[in-house]
Amino acid sequence: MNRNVARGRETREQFIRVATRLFATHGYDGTSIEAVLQETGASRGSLYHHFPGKEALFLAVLQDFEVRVIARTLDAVEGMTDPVEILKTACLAWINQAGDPEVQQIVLTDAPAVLGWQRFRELDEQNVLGEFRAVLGAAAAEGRIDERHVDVFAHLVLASVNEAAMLVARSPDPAATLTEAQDAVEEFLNRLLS
Amino acid sequence: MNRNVARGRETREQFIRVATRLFATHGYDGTSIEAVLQETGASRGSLYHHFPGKEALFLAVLQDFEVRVIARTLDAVEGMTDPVEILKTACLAWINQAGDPEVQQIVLTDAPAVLGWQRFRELDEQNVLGEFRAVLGAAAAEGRIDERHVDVFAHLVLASVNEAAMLVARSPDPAATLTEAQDAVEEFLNRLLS
DNA sequence: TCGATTGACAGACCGACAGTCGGTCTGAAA
DNA sequence: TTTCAGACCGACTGTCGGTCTGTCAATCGA
Repeated sequence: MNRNVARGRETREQFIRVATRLFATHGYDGTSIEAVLQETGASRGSLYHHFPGKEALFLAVLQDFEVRVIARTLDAVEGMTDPVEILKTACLAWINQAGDPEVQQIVLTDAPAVLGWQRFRELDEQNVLGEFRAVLGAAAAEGRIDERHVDVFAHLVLASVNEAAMLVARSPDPAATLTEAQDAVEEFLNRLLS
Repeated sequence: MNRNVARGRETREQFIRVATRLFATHGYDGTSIEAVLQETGASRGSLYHHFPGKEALFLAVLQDFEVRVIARTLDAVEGMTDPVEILKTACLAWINQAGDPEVQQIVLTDAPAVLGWQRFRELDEQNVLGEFRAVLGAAAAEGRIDERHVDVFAHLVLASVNEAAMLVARSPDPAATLTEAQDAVEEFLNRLLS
């Protein structure tokens, strides 16, 4: 079954590629399964063989994104040791990446509504949020913030940074807004962890 | 046309009442026009006479909520003069109200996805965000924060407070999380505006 | 007073869409 | 060569948002 398996993998990836483009440009609701089939040239049966439904296809696309975003962010903080420095760098890196309209639409706009806030946050939990908590925990150990606030602060920082990213992406002048937002977020984190 | 107009208004309000309950419990996608018709006992023609479409019905429901939320928040800050005090009180009042699951589902989860982030923020712009900016502007005038950061900070605070509200609402122990979140948000705002 | 007009409402109908299902094809293994 | 698992096919179904052609009662103008 070597040849067949390879064919299946290729088809599945093709679905994800095409769906990514369509979801990004037309949104989840604005993208019909029909359109995905037409662009891939595959059949309905093929798609539903690989994915249980439209939502599962979206989830696959989303996870694809998260993998890439996390990899790039890890690159940015490589070699750093100071928790606050790490947090600041990671946040700025994330804002930069969120400038990508595809990330905007899929990760920040559609994902919470399609999956529901809870499941969406559980995905983050395993990745970004967990890291944030670790870094803030380290900051608390250094006496920079109160131990009791670590958990909530992690959420607040995450939400703030996402908001900054949206702000940049939807700005009429993204470049200008980017530096503005980065300045503000840096100041914001400085005050939070002073 | 006095009698007819009154009947129309009553019907319209009935639609909004029923739609509010259904949107809140089953979400936007999970609520069919058919279900709204069945619960109201009205006809499709009637609904589409009063609203151009499902999205417009949702918008009407949303605006209904915003009016109530703003009124309650204004009550909470009545008589206050210190901008920082106002901001803190308003934020805590909002978190309290966002504990309401109806507010959660409609205002925080569905609204951004249904209307799109841009339009959603434009609604806020006229209300909450504008107030935040005013208060932060006052804080800047007092030298508490940099004038340049007022705009971005307003967004970050708004996003943070919304996140705190979600955190409370989705918590397995909302009462405990509420005090925890309020403590953290207060500290958060203190640091931001110190 | 009575036809004209207007706005509220009715419900049959349409097209699009997500998802299902019985069947076919391919290629690896026995 | 036969067998079989898994990839793939496409007609079909149920649901849903939205449209369209009316009907009816309330008001207005002559």
